[in-house]
Amino acid sequence: MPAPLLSKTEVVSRLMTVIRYRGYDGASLAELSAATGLGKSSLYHYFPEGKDDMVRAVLDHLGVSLQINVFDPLRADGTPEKRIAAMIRTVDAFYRHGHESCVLAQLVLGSTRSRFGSQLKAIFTEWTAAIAAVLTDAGIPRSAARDRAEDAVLRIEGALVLAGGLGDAAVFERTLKQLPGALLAPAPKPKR
Amino acid sequence: MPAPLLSKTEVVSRLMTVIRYRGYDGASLAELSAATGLGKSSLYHYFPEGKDDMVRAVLDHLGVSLQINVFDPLRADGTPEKRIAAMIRTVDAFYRHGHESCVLAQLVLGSTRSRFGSQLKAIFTEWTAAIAAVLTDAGIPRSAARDRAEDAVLRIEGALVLAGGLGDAAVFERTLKQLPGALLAPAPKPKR
DNA sequence: GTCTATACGTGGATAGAC
DNA sequence: GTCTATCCACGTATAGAC
Repeated sequence: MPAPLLSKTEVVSRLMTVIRYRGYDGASLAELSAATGLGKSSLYHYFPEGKDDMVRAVLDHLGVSLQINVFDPLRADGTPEKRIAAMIRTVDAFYRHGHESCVLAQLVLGSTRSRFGSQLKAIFTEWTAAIAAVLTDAGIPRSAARDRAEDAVLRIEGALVLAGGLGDAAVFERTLKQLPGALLAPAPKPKR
Repeated sequence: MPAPLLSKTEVVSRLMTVIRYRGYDGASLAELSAATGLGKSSLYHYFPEGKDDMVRAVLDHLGVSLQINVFDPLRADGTPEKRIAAMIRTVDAFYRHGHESCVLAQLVLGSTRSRFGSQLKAIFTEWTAAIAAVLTDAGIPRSAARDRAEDAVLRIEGALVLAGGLGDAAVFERTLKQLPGALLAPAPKPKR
């Protein structure tokens, strides 16, 4: 096949699917090759440093994708309620209602963390910051907003773990459902 | 060395350290051998089916260890507040204040889930059940107790992910700190 | 840019001596 | 039970033709 069959972003997206499921060490060149339809040599053509480059590309791609689909909408116009509801819809779809696990968590846990730490940190930082920004718009004090934003992200990640562990995706759905209320609850605490 | 240098539980504990850090596929026989001080053949003597047996042993060991140190104390005597505080102390120590990641999460994410699913499910099920039992003792309705128990476990797991992702163990500490209040908050909701 | 072929190490796993 | 030696498959990575 002379012309590339898949666009680069499509290739990266398929790499993500394999890596998310198999992890860094479990993802073999053979499987990556099969998933993308590219021969091993072609993969090395696009990703000269092998799997490391592939993971970096996956995280780059995920980063911009989240920026466009999650972080920017969180900062856009609309009531805080609507902006948060939009994030939750996107997240729900992205993780296939709790059936799909998270490539970020997969890479964070274990020895790959050190290799891709800066990209992982950037994504989590921007995510929490974007949520916190909505909450301050909603009148929640800056410090409480940060804490609640972290709590929301960590609940999403944890819900994916527990849903997987229990084999019950409903855990994820329940968690998403209670996020808006938890994030936008009225007073953090009357400072008595 | 004729007599075994390490007890079986010590061996299993070291296997867990490697597997938690490297994951199933990342943990090579060579590394497992080095970590335990046992040659590959000795490992196969104890674990005839190789890494699968080792992981099963790790999960077995973790299961009874949690039973003794976490689940049973949750069901023991004492006020709900004290029992929950005890769990949190144990969890805090076990995960080295957020610096250590979770072997359960490591195995749940990705393709190893299917292989060890029943053991993983058992552990998560017992954990949530034990917490829910405390909450019903505290007068919280059964259904709310279950939901809150799941929420607590998922927050612990998620906090480990986010703490790792942000490189900030304080996220984990903050999460643990707010758990007692979240679990034992007075009325779930006046059923108006 | 893509392929086939291949190199070379390391992986998991076993045999058999002690 | 432990070791050394070894087997073979598969891993990553490269060479070179098309």
